[in-house]
Amino acid sequence: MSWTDERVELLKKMWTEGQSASQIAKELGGVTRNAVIGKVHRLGLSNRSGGGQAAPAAAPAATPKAEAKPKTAPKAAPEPVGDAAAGEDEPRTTSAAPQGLPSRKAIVPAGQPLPPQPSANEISPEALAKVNEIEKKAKKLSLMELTERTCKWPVGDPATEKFWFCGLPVQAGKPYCDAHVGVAFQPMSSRRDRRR
DNA sequence: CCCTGATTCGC
DNA sequence: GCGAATCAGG
Repeated sequence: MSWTDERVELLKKMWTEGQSASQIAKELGGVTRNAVIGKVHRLGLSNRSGGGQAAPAAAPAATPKAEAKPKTAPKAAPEPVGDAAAGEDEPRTTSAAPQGLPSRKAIVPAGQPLPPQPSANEISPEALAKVNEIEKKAKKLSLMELTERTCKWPVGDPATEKFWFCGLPVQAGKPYCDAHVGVAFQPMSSRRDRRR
């Protein structure tokens, strides 16, 4: 496969959207994530900042083959990164993107619907116990850390900082770990005593 | 271990 | 230009 205009365009689009190289590679097909990354660099859009200038790192006048350890790349651009991270006690003010830094897409659902928390009263006590059990061991992954093989069970209120995903290894195929599969997919059989 | 992007370098 | 191999990190 080669880099046709279309493919490059899709690459650009996805990269700008913040998709990972491997995801882009999957989408495109026929290329590896390395290929994607390589292309991204060649295209000069390694910096995902939308309106940013490409700060060309002035190459120091050094052409020798002096090997040694070129382990460190000088951080040329002093980025005014204003990450709001540390605070656990963020008010519920879901801040919209402040200044011109569109890089982060607010995917985090606002706090209204709060859907998948299954009401605990209709689940087999066993499964529940199991969940409470493993939820202590949960890896508490953030949204971005989820992969195809991490349990995507949400815990807590998305509007809060105390929100995470289980993150334990999933049961083959399923989107959840063993325990959460238990409460997510109840056999209809154990659904009986809903006298109504 | 899973993943990320970054770099290098033979092709 | 391309991308596998490798590196460096989370």
